[in-house]
Parts: sequence; structure tokens; C-alpha cells
Amino acid sequence: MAVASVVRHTGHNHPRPRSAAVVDDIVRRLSRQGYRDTEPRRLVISAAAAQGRPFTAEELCAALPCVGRATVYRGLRLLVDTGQVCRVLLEDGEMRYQLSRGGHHHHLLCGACGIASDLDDCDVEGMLQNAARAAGFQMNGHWLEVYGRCGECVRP
Amino acid sequence: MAVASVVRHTGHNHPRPRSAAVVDDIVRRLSRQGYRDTEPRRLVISAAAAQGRPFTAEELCAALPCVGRATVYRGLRLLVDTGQVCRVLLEDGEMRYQLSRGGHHHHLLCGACGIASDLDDCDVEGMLQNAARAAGFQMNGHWLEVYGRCGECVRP
DNA sequence: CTGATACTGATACCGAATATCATCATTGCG
DNA sequence: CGCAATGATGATATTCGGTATCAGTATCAG
Repeated sequence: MAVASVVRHTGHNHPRPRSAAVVDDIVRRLSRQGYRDTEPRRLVISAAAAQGRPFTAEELCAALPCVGRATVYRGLRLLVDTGQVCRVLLEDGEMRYQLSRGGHHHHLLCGACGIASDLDDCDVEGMLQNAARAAGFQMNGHWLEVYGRCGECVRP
Repeated sequence: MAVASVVRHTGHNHPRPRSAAVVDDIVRRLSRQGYRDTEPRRLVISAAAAQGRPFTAEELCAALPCVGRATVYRGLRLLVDTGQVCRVLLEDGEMRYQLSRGGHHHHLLCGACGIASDLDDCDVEGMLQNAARAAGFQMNGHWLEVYGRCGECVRP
């Protein structure tokens, strides 16, 4: 794959593919938290960024035959734990992953093309707070996924 | 309606637990769909009904040492597929199960005691429909879990 | 440069879930 | 009621996703 062959882990000034900026960004954030900047880790991030739709750990492994399984799994877990990648729950219960743009948001999951777009501006929070409080429940978090068809798949 | 006096398919006449009505109810619904009324299946349903909080397949197996693993897994899957049992997604991504009272509802999951109570009267549906439509998305389903502390755990 | 140490990756391992298949139980039907 | 058809069971083998191990390596602070 093109991306993998170009990305380097040293600080050289090569012309980079556009996903390189995203990778750099994440690597920088990780560095700030004490995590090292390594090539396998960059490859994992790069592959995650290259996926067009929510992916599984196994798919990442398949996309990175040159990186050890354990490393892919560890890298993915690190990204999830640090919030760089968010979990995406499919309608059938399968768990997948997707690079996160950060901030609170939910996913609009298209059952046809499988793409997950983000829904940022939705105030379920307040409504849920009220409903939960009415039930004597102190809410401090929620998980929401929305399923259906994206615009492209509805009107082809 | 006969209040469940005896278990029909075995020679034993155990006194029925009070959950027997629930079990009968589910068995009847399954029968209507062509699934047989068997003792192992009843045991699985009964065990599922006896759990006080969301459970895993393994927990059911442990609670039913006299029923084969495969049978427990098959039974649980059947219950999920037919809507008798609903999936409960924990905050950390773990999937558990719980007997469903039917009808559309969400779960208020207490992180302290682990109990999942139901939230029936909440109109996230409409709000989500609007938000999704605004994003050019045709919504036809959603998954929502609410996390926090139940009344008992907040004020002990 | 250099040492401390975080990281890697081949492999072994683990646990959850499913496939197999001979046997058994349930139910419809005569 | 009794019998055949077939759905269900359960011991076992197997698959599969994910983690633990650990010797060797790369990174980065000093």
C-alpha cells in the first residue's frame, strides 16, 4: 500500500501524503503523554486512518502484514485508551473502530455502505439527563449509535 | 389459566419458583414459532430469569452445570434472536444479556451495583430522527445505553 | 554517546464461541 | 395410543480473537 511505503518515522522533510498530517498529529499527542514515536506504531495509525469505514483489529492486521499481530493489537488498544480511536457498535453487536476526530459525537451508521459519519450537534444529553433523573438515576455517561441509510445510499 | 402445578416432561414434581409464569410465557411464545418445549431450554430460560443483573453466556453455563455448554449457548442465542432477551452493552464494551420485558426501551446501567433498570418513556427517537434527517441520513434504528448510578447506590 | 527502558514480534497460551455428530426427546399424525 | 420424522441435546473437537511471555531492539533523555 502506498501510504505505508512513504511514511517514515524520522524527522525528515519528505513530501508526505495528506494522511501524514493526521498521523503526525496523533503521534505528537501520544508523545506528549510519554509514548514513543516508533515506526510500527505510525504504521498502525496510518492504516487506521486509511480505512474508509469502521474496522476490526483483524482487518488492521491484514492491512499490515509486516507488523506483528501483538503490536497491531497493542497499538489499537493504546489509540482507543487515549481517545484517538473510538469504538463503533454495529447493529448486530459487532464492535469496530474508527479514527476519532475528537470531541463528543455519535455515529450515523449506514447499513448499506457501512460508512460511519459523525453526528456532532445533537442534544440527547440534556433529554437523557432529565429522563434518567425522573427515574431516580444519576446519569454520567451514555452510548448511542444511530442506524439507517446515508444520503448516498438512499438516493443513488 | 392453570398456575403451573407440575413440570410436564419429567417425572419430578418440583415446586415451581415464582418465575415459572415468565418461563411458561416465553416457552409459549417460542412454541408459537415452532420451537419445541424441552427441559434444557426451560432451564436456560429459568436461569436467565433468575439473574438479578445483566449476565454473560458463561455465567449461564456456570449456573447450569447440568446443561451442556452448547445447549446453553444455543438457547441464549435463540432467546436473543426471538427478542425474549435483549443485549446490554456495558460502558467498557462488554456485551451482556438480560431478559426483556418487551417493547422499546433503554437501559439505565448502574456502575456500582451493576443492575440495569429500564427506561421506557423517553423520546430520543423523535429528536434523533430530526438530527439525522438534518444530516441527510435516513434513520431506522438506534442503540442507546445510559450509564451512571442508580438511586440505591447514590443515597445509601 | 550511552544507559535505562519502552517497544517489538514470534510464539505460546487462553477463553469464548461454534461445528460436528451420534443419540435422545418431542410432537404431529395415523 | 404408538410410531416415525425431525428438532434438540451434549460430549468433544475445533476455530478464532485476543493476550501473556520474553529475548532482542529502538528510542530518547541526559
